[in-house]
Amino acid sequence: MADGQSSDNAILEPLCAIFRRFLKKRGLKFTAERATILDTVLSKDGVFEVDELLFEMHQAGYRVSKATIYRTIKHLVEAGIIQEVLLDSRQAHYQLIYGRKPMDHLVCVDSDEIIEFHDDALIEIRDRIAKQHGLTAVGHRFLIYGVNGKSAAKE
Amino acid sequence: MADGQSSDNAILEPLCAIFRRFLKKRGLKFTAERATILDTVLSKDGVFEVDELLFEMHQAGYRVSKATIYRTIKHLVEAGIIQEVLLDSRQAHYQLIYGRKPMDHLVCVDSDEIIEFHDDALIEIRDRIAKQHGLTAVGHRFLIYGVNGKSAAKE
DNA sequence: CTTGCTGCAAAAGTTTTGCACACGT
DNA sequence: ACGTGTGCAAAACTTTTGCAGCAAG
Repeated sequence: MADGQSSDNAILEPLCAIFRRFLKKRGLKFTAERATILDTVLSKDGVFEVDELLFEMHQAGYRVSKATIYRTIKHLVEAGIIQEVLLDSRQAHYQLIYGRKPMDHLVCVDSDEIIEFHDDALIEIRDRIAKQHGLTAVGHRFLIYGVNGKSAAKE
Repeated sequence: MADGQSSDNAILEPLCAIFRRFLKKRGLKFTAERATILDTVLSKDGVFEVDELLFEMHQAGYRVSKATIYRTIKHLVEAGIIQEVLLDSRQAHYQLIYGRKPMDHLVCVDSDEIIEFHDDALIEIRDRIAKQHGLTAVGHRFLIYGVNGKSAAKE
């Protein structure tokens, strides 16, 4: 990839194969555009949005339409490769999930800083709650809002 | 209120006062429209969206514009009375938080059924994670996706 | 070849904003 | 009176869709 991100080729190949298999199973096609989009998604380290993908692909000289990105992202989500993450409600954000520990987010409302974290105890609680309701947890989203000590006291 | 919801008057009065205080502190005004919106919000038992409020207010004979609802909702969120909850990313959903235990959601992806739950252990984890990063948790959103046993096995 | 895919532009849907007038404080 | 609020309609933004030509299996 053109940018400095860790475009981990070790993960590109297997994911490419997984995506192809997913598509074939549904009678869908693996196109150059879809390959490019997957490649760009893999170059992203954290959370991203559609406009970012579009921008980076244009930077790298690929010409893919926004409509195609939207259409492909839906498939990537269904294939279990990426996940929709909700940070603000106006715009959809996504992150890679395949081969990664699920990352959750701690948002500092004072600084708008976003800290990623993973916590095993959280997964346990998640699985327990799902089981209590007769379900099996397959994913989750967890977002914590925090303030730094000072502002917590004021007002 | 006109509908069958539990329009708990025991909670309306104090919240009205809280909202007035919040507005005054910021040099904002308490108008009839804002009172109506707060009242309608309190009549909602779970998650709601702006169009729902608009519809119910019109049903009840109140005429408030969508723009005003959007503007007021921002203040209600800042006042800590309601919270934005994200179920799907296209549209903002809100729920009352004042005087309630924070409710989280377990979504069954097979049936689209949504189960509300509250779990104290989750709050502990939340507070611990925030503290680990030097912050104080003031809120959160937790959404679990689950499948029922059968579908978990297939594919 | 058949079926799905792409780009474009238009459409759809939610949220925001500019403006003139009305209303709390 | 002053400074906000309100409704309306238009704007802004993200996402979806219809269509004609193109490409994968």
